[in-house]
Amino acid sequence: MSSYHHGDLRRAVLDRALEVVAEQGPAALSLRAIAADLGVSHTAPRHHFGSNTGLLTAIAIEGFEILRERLAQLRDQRAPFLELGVAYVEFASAHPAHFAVMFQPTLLDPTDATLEQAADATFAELRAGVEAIAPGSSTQDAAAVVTAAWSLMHGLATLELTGNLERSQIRRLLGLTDIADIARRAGSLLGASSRSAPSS
Amino acid sequence: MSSYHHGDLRRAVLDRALEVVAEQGPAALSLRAIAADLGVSHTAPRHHFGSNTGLLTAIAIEGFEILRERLAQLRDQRAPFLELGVAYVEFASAHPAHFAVMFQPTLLDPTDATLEQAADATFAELRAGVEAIAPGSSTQDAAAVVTAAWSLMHGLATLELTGNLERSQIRRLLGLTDIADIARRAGSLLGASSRSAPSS
DNA sequence: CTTCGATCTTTACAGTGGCAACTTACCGAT
DNA sequence: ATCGGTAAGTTGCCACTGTAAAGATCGAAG
Repeated sequence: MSSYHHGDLRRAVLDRALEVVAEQGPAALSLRAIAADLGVSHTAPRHHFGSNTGLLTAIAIEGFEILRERLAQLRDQRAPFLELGVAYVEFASAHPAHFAVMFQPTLLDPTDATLEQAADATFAELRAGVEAIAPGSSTQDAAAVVTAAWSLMHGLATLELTGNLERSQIRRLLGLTDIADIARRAGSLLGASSRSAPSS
Repeated sequence: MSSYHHGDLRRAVLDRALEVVAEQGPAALSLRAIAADLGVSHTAPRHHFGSNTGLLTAIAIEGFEILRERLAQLRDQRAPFLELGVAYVEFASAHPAHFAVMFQPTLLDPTDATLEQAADATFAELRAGVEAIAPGSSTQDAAAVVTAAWSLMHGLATLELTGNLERSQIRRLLGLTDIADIARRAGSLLGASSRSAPSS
C-alpha cells in the first residue's frame, strides 16, 4: 500500500512548478522533469492539468485568486487607495511565479472559463477600489487615474521581478531597500496630483 | 548559383523570429520551424545565433539599440520629459517582439557582453533624460521621479502588449484609442506633481 | 588556379510533449 | 461483502525540437 496514489499530487506538482518558474522562468517548465523530481511517472501530472499550458493556467488562476482575496481584504478595511497598489507590488514580490504567468496570455489556455472568471473577479476588485477613492470624478478622470496607477504598480512589479530595478541601480539611488516602500514613494507622486483634481 | 548561400539568412531568421514572437510569444519560437519556413536546413540558423537563447538575445540587443537611438534623438531635440515616456510606449507598440524579449532575463544569455552593453547604454539615455528635467532636485527626488515614470510607462506598455488593457475595457472608459494619447494622459498625472516639488 | 574561411547541409542523438491502452486503488450502491 | 464505476498512475509509442560533429559548397583573396 506504499504509494500508488501520491496523496496530493496536484498540489505537489503546483508547488514544484512554482519553484521552477520562479527560478528559471515559465519557458523552463517541463512536466517530465517535475514528474521525475516527485518520483512519479512522466504522465501522472497530465491527469491533473491536461497539458503544459494547463499547468500554467492553473498557476495563473491561483494567482488571481490570491490577489483578489488580498484586495478584497483591503477594501473591507477601507484602506487608502495607495495601499491597494502597494499590495499589488507586494503580491508580485511574494508570489513571483504566479505573477510572471498571470499576465502572459500566450502561455495560457484562452478557452479556460475558470481563468477568465478569476481574472475578471480580480479586475472588478481593482475597479471597486477606484470607485472608493474618486466617487465624484468623471468616468474619464477615474479611468485615467486607474490606468496610471495600475500601470505604475504593474510596471514597478515587473521591473523588480525581472531584475531591471536592481541593474539600473535605482534602489541604491532611492535609498530604499523594501519594495513596498519604493511603491509608496513612487505611488505618492501620482496621488498628489490625482487628489488635487476632482472635477465634479 | 541558385541558392546554397541564402544572401542574408541572419536578417531573414531575425525577421521571421520577430513575427513568431509577436504572434505567439517567445515560448513558441522554434529554430527548426523558422528554418523550414525559410527553406534552409534546420541547423543553418545555428551558425548565426548559436542557440535558441542566442537568437532571443540578438533580438533583445536589436531592441535596445532601436530604443536608445530614439531616446537619443528626442534628447537632441530637447523634447519634454513626458515625450520620452511616450516614445517608450510607442516603441513597445511598434516593436512588440523586441519589447517582449528585452526585459525577460530568463530568456537571454547572461554572459553576452554585447547585450549588457546595449542595455546599459539605453539605461544611460533614460537617466540623462531625467537629469534634463530635474537638474535642481535632490538625488533621491530625481530617483523617485524616474522610478515612477519608468514604472508607469513600462507597465502601460506591458499591459497593452499582453492585451490586459483591452480586456479591462480601460480604453473604452478613457475614450482614447491611440496608445500614445493614453500614455500622455496617464503620464501627465505624474508630471503635475513632479513639477510642483523641486526641492532645491 | 589554388587555398581558405564563412556559410550551409547531412547525419546523429538525447530530451520533451502529447496520445492511447492498460493497471491499480478507492468509493458508493446494491 | 462484493461489484462496478471512476479517479489516479503506469508503460510504451510517435512526432518534434535542440544540440552537436563532420562534410559539402560558395566567394574571395592571393
